[in-house]
Amino acid sequence: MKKEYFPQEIEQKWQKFWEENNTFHTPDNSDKPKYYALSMFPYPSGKLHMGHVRNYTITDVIARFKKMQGYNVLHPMGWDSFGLPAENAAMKHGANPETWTDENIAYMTKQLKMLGLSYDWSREVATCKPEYYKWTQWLFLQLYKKGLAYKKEAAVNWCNECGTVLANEQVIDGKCWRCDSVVEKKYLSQWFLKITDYADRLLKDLDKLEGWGDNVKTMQANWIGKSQGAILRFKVAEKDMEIPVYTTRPDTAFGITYLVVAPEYKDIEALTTDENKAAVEEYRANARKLTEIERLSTDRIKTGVPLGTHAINPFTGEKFPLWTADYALVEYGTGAVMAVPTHDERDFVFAKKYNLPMKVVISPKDKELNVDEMTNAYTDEGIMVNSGEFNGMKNTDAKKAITQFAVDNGFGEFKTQFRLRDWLVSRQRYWGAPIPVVYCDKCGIQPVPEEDLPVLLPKDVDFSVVGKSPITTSKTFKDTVCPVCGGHAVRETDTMDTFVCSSWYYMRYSDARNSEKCFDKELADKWLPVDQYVGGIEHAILHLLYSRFFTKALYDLGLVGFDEPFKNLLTQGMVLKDGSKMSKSKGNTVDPDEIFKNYGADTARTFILSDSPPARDFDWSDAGVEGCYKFLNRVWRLVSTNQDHIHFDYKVPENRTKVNDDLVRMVHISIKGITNDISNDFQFNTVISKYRELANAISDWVNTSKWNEEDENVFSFAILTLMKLMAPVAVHMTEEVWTSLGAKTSIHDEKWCEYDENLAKASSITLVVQINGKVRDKIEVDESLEQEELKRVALESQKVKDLIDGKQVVKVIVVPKKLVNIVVK
RNA sequence: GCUCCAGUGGCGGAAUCGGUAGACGCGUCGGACUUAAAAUCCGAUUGGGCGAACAACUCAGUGCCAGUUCAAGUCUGGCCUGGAGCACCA
Repeated sequence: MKKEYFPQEIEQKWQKFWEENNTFHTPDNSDKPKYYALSMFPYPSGKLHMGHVRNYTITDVIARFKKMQGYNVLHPMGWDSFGLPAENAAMKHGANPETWTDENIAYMTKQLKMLGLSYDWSREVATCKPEYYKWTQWLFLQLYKKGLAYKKEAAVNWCNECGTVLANEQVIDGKCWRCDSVVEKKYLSQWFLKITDYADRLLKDLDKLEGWGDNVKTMQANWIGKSQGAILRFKVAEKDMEIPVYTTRPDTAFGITYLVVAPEYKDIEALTTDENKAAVEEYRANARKLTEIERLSTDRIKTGVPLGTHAINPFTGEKFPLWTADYALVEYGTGAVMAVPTHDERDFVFAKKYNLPMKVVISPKDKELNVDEMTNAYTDEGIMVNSGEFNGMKNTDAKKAITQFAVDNGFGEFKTQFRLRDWLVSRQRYWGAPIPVVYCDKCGIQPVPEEDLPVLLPKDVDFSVVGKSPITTSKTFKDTVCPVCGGHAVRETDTMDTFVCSSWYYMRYSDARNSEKCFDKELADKWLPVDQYVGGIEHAILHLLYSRFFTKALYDLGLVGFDEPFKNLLTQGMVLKDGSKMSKSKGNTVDPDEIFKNYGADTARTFILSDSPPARDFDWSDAGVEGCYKFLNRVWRLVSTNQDHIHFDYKVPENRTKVNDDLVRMVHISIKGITNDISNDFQFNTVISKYRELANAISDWVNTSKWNEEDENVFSFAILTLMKLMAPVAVHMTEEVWTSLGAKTSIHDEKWCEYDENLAKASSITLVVQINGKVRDKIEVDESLEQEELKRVALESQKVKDLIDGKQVVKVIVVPKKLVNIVVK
């Protein structure tokens, strides 16, 4: 082997070899247990960024480690290739979204290969290909038939910049997740997936996901937002109408002094008297004008107007006024709120402003509340007062009792409410999977028959149109025939949210080339759930929630035999530069191509794993890259200058010199430590440290070596083990070393190293002697010493004798193999 | 406001169970090699005290305040700071 390390040369050579030899092909049939390692597939934006490099390196090391441990590892890659950027590029450069996407995929594929990732490319998928989106459409139809896909008119989020509607999950702080422009509300007829049917299961099954971080689980739980409460129905005094209200505080029902409906409440006009009509209309018009951000701002001053009518409290028979106010949200609960100013902060503020009456119904244990002296609502627990037969109860008990009373008397029921809304999936854009339905004048909405799938995207479109989807400009797409009556029908021109496409791609990998089915159930059940999923925290709700929903729906449809898609989830931190997120606008990006060119992929891989644990943010530093490059060079030289002393048929001698014994011990300690670090939350940063420690130890040893037979055996063992330990990370370098030394097979087909528990322990230990918990002496002792002997050794120490002289030993605590603490007075 | 996570040298970070705080690296400083530079190698590097200096010794130290314990970076309670998510959700 060459004296110096030339990464680029080595890396090209092995990448070509692996490709030609199909090294990373995963057979479906194998005696080995399966392991499915998966990175979140990328959007083909043009070039890899460092976040990708980090993500895919982490998963690749896991996949390679598991393979060496004897698993049949599935490690596929694909493209989340539908989406708006392709369309925008088409408009800007006059290109076709398909061409633009294909070119990007080709370039990024090249980059992935340059990173030395062990993908089974025969399973590659791209969501924009008809052979893939045919099945996205097919799955949509299955959901439709089950009643899980439906169309309805609703107030939806509209992004003017993107020219399309958005799902709730895609609105961040009232702005579009993609372009950051302010989202408006529009009333449109749109397609939804009924994710709310699964709210309870999506929440409950979070408990099953032991391999997920609490942060992601809590985020999902918050998003689903379950609350337990009651529906109470109030009769309107002036009309024959009822207003149902959702409340989590039925215990405060005797304290209601007014009732609020949202400005968009469906019956609001009927509930308004003629005298109040003008004021209410004006208020509603103003509310419509507000942006979502203004409307939802918590520090906005609360406003409202009375409707003029009244409702009756079924518990007390009291009449109280009806108001409309925009702090009531039409989408949540029933769109109407019972107001109890004394025990709800918002109601309190509102009542003060409009001088509405207040009534205390829950009293704290130690004092009495006086309405006139209250400066804010009392929302803690207490004892029921002014509440008829419920007086004296604890309010927590009264919740149930009062609801039960309402149930028994026919004006209420127990109710569980979720914050989660249905998933709006239609998009008024071209570059997505067409929603496979047609509209017949006679037969209404009709699904496209399965045998007619895929509904292909038309090619004859004009991308320069403004204000409507380019797909509507096609002359060939829209008109079709009704599958039921054969008459004229019009195709749906909306396409699906790209998150629909990405909600099942990980299943398709199990059977990626199947042209008869979305995937074979047996194969899907064999490979899934994904054993280790790795990706960014930004998908904590979006992609991960949608995928869980899809999996459960497909489970109910009998298409798969598992109901959670991802067993273990690793959310990797961001890649920062100088403490802030890498971005083009800040100009602090690092181009992976440059790193490959200057240092090689092995350095890039080593560095991106080295400085921080995977879940934490990673600060890119040029000096750090340099350091890893130097390390790989040092290892290379360590091997190349001593290659004559390395033999594959080494035998570690039983009786060794002290120096050799220390090195053998160090190797075992390293195997143990590295294996544990990877197995335990993939702590690759400490793995890299341990490579260095072992390499340093070998280096030091070489300086003292006499190169007799024993030395050569021990050295061979140490070096070859180091190579295997480094193989998942420095994939090219270790392969080159391995074969240069004469190996006939790939290092990536080697078995992971085993360690000897006895040898992974130090032969002697440093006994720490403490007096009153402070370290006073350190004594080298034999590892085998018993507690009594350790105590004796500690007490015989001259330093200890000096320090405890004249004092009384109260107690001696001995921690075997570690420490003795002498307590003195 | 609620929920989750984090806080350790100049920096990134280490420290299975509560048991030697600062592994490993970066940076910095010093040295070797060299005509010189690069590369490489060796050494020092938490702060303070006592030393002319080396060594030795010693005190303090893991965001703050308490507590539990023979012993706390680690456990408990209460805060502070930063990050993330949710939020007029009734």
